[in-house]
Amino acid sequence: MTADSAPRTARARVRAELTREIKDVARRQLAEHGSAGLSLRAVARELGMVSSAVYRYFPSRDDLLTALIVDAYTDIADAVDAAESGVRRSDLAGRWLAACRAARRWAVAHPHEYALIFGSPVPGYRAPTDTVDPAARIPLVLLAILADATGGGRAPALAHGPVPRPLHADLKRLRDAAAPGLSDRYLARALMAWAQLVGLISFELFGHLHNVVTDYEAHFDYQLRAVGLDLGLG
Amino acid sequence: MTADSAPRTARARVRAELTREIKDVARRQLAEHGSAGLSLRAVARELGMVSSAVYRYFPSRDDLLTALIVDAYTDIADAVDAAESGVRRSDLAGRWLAACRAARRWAVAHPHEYALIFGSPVPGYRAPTDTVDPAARIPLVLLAILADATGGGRAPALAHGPVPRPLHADLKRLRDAAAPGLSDRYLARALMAWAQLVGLISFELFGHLHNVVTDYEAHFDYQLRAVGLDLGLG
DNA sequence: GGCTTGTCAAGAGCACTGCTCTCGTTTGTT
DNA sequence: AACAAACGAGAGCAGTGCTCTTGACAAGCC
Repeated sequence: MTADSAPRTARARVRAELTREIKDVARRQLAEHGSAGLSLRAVARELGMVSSAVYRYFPSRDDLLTALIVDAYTDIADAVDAAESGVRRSDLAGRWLAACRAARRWAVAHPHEYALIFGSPVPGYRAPTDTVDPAARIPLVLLAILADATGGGRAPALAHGPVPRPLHADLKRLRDAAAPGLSDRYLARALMAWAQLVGLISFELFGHLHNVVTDYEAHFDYQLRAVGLDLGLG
Repeated sequence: MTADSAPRTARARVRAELTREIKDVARRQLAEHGSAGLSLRAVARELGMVSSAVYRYFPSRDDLLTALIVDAYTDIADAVDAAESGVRRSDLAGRWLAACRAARRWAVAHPHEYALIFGSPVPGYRAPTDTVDPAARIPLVLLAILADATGGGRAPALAHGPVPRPLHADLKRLRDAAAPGLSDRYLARALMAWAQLVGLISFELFGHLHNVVTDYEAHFDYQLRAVGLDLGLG
């Protein structure tokens, strides 16, 4: 629905093309100067047109940013999908590690885009409908791995206690929507694992481990492997 | 060194006072419009002076932001310190929970300031010397609790394997600087716990658990309690 | 006392931003 | 061919960070 696969008229085609070009230039500017340095006028200048013309394609600067956000979510989710689906289905620990590593690799390669989606929210708030679907893709991949891991009723032993009552409804909703069959306790542990993954990447990219960890890749691998063990994978 | 305790001349005193006033107004604007909406001219306007005058106190907008960042680090660390030190020393799980809860409470009360220090880095990069010391305070408090927990040689059993070689030097440096006596494995687990704490708060504040978790406080408590158990506290 | 020196607020100005509006032109449809 | 929608260009508004100059004031030295 976002990208018309077959634009009928010539106008529609050149419009789709120019929309793509604007986003490409904007993405490049984003990578160079960060989200604050993204200037609609500079994008227009680089494309050889006048600033007001860009407003025919994106009604505001924030809309351009939102489009880049959606693209970033889709891009990182594609990378995770591709990496995870290349691993033998029965190798649960391998799938988990592949997915997490792909997420980190993409983040390291696109730090500003990562900051856009997992850092501080920039403008007021996101347009929910556009972003939630692509944003949910990575957690869904991870949950699928965990569902496979507990498929035969072999739920791993978790050290921590039962979840408190206020969380029951939330976890039930999550289970019904995305991960049928997973226990409350295990689902909560999965939620924490998702936060661990993002927290670890953010720490690295935002410099919170500066002068503490030097070999980020080894650190990431070790920690995420431990999380996988905790979740009962391999 | 930042705040002269006794400014000698009258000029120095009124300067210190005005510096404080500028930061206060800036902090208020930050809380209202976010870091992108912090305008030096607006701050000057609210203080009834002209924009160029502010530059006598802060050489650039980013310097004002950096000052706010240092203040935020100090502020949240003070909150954590106060909460943790109010708990009986032998109640390790209580100290852990109190520290973590204080961090979350401060973050929820000052979301924009939290985003400033734990979200995406805004300008180019931080002035390291000014920020690293206040930034390290919270992890140091947490490490102190963990050092007390393993004081009697009673290191808890950790499920995951030994740390790989590339991390040995990093962990040794960390141990020598901040936590003598903690094993590599335990220290690595502590690092992960620190990332978990920040990851959990960031997920809540940045809306990544929207429509998933509703009772954030219960969720936070449960997860952090589990982390404490994992670390061998109570 | 007077005089120099440094600090300060004010103002004008530069280059830039997001965004709006109008004005012709081009394009696709009827 | 006629019409309406879409489009690019340009001018313009209000706002921004930041620089430079000017004049007022206070602190320290003779």
